[in-house]
This record gives sequence, C-alpha cells and structure tokens, in this order.
Amino acid sequence: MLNYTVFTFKFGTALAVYEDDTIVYISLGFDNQELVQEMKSDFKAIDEPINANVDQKTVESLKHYLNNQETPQPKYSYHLFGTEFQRNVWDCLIQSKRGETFTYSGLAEKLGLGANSSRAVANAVGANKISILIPCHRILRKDGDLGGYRWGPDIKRKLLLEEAQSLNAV
DNA sequence: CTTAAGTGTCTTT
DNA sequence: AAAGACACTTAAG
Repeated sequence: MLNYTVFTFKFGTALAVYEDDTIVYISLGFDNQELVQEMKSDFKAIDEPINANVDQKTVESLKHYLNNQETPQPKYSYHLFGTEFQRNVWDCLIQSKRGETFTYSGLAEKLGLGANSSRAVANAVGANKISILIPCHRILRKDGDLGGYRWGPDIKRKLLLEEAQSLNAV
C-alpha cells in the first residue's frame, strides 16, 4: 500500500511517497497543493490507491536525511519505476558521492554510449522521480551553466552549494 | 553573441 | 510505425 506525506525541510516543501520503508518518490517545491497535484499526475499509471497515512518513523528518518545530506543511507531501498536504461543512469548517480559533479556527456561516456548521446542521458536523468536520493542536482552543463532542474534551479543551487561547503569543511 | 545539426530515448499519435 | 519532445553539446555564422 502506497502512502504519501507532505512536510517541510530545509529548502522548502517535500512530498514523499513510500510503501512501508521503501521510498518510491520524492518531489520538492513550495506549495503543498501543487506537489500533491503533481504527484497524482505522476502516478496516474499506478492503480493502487494512495492514502495520506503517515508512517512517522519513515518520515522522520527521511526528514533527517534531507536536512543533513549525509551519505546515502543503506536503510532506504529504492524502488525505481522506469526502463532499464533509466535505471542504469540513475544507478550511476546514486553511487556518486557528495561534492562530485558530472556532465551529461561525461555520464553518457561512463555508460558506454559515446559523448554525443548526452541528450538521451539528460532525458533519462530528468525522468527520475526521487529527488535528492537520486542526486541529479550533481549534474552540470559542460559549459559551466547550472543546467535544468526538475524541482527548480534554486534548490539545485542550494544543494550544490551546501555539498561544496561540507566538502571544504572536511 | 546566435543558429543549426547531431544525437538516443521516451511519449504520444 | 512515425513524429515530436527533451534538464545537451559542438561547430559554424
């Protein structure tokens, strides 16, 4: 049974969908209604009903993670909806460390696709439904631009800034 | 600076 | 099966 919950965190509002302790979806934003709406349209292909019951333990640990940005937590198992290609791309990101950054073309090469299929990779990256846990904010354009971010460039910038700072602090 | 072409995958006809 | 959309990149005006 899927559940979802909306809560605030350091950079705004987050909506998480989970089943037991498996995180399935996280989106970020600033407006609760918008987040719920977006989530519902993202899950239109899924028949299962979504309740607003809150598993307090899951939510607390998730909040803690979002606020502290510690290294990926093994206790989360991710169920990733998506094609094999998309999961390959996402896996690359999940295995990345804090402070690490990529370009789309670099990621494409890493996947054995050749540097000019960057657009395909970008497409797959953009399709991810679990913000932060899939650190798609660590991807920058090759020309140095921030690039796009599904949940808003502001949040992306803040995340990168914080990761860079925490890296320097160590 | 701007424009255009190349590129692979996904979504929608 | 085909067309269009993309969180891109590179090269050429």
